[in-house]
Amino acid sequence: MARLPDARRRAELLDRIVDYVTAKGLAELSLRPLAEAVGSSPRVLLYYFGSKEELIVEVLTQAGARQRELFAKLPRDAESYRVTMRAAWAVVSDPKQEGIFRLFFETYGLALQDRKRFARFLSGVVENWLDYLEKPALRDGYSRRDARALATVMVAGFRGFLLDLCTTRDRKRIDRAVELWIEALDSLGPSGSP
Amino acid sequence: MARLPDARRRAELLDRIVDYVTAKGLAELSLRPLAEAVGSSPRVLLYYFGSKEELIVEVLTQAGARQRELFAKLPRDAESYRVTMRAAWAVVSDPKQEGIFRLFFETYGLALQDRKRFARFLSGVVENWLDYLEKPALRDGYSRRDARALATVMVAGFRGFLLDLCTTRDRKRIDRAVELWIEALDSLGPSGSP
DNA sequence: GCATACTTGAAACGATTGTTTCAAGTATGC
DNA sequence: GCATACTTGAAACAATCGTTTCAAGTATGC
Repeated sequence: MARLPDARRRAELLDRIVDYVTAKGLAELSLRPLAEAVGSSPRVLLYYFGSKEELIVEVLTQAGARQRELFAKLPRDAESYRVTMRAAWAVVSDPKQEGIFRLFFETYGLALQDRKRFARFLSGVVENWLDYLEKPALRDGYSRRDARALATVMVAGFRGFLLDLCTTRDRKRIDRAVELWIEALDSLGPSGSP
Repeated sequence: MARLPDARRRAELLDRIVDYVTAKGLAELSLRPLAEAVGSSPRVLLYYFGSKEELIVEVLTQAGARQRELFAKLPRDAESYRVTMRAAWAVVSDPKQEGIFRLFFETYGLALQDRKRFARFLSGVVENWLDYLEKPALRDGYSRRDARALATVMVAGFRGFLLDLCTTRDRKRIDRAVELWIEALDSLGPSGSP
């Protein structure tokens, strides 16, 4: 009978492929250099993944999983937003994570120009985080509208800071900015503005 | 004697090319489709611009100029940050400007993965805006460090919000978020945090 | 150990890439 | 109107792309 066709070898390959793409980027990705870098051949990559396009889908899925692992370590339901956000920034601003966010922003940029191809990426890239972040605000008494707006501010801020960090790597300046930003947000209360 | 070799025809071409790239993106740009779209030929594009790479440099320069024109209309030295930032958001969040920011974010993502090729883009993409934005804060009595941090917050916020807007086009939610954000920043004073 | 599948290498395919060659076309200066 | 330079079209170039073909290799089930 048939033995399992894929499984382990495929997973090992995918892991090394994600490393390569994280380092080299998505836009210029080509099968032959990729295959050589991961110790394989174009023929084998297509055998296991079907096509370049399907391979990219798997790479992005895997990269998304790596990104989500980062946040899984965060303390849920801490005493305050201040504490949670500081912890979150400490985690995502770790230089070891730069590659994954570089890939994230590259994918994001490509997705905005080719919405059909990256439809899955785009549909979750904001919405998933809003859902995730508005919940604590709702518990704190914010209206649904303001809870989503507050979540929007947080998503925008983190992404803006990370974009800056990937660009300049000027941790001191950006850390200070994040501190000011958190402090400012802390002044907001569930009553909202006039 | 020689008549001027380039000048007008070249400028007309470049203008149409920028329109095309703004609509179709940079990553998949190819000379033959581009030439057809702007009513020209690959031969002519290379004649006027030398190479695809030089053409892209000019496109990005021109796109950057278009982006800067947007901010030139803003009221300088208004009564308060609140007013200035609201006006700035109104300008950049105009749906007519989406294309230019889509191209901006695509370029940004590509630049992060190919720093050498986009060195000029990267060197200005944060620094120019910090220089521009920290000045008013310095006049308001902020320390140099905090003025730069505050400018960092503003750059990050605007970019995060614009990224969201390009993705979801959910103006109502994001407008509300910008309002909350401006209000929060307004609570900060030149004394800084503890 | 035979048969059956899974796995892989080598090579070629057709398409597309940026760019070059070469020649014809076109407008200008005198 | 001749000469000169700028401009352009058609075609070919070499390189690279994702993918396919075909055959040999390898491990497994019985």
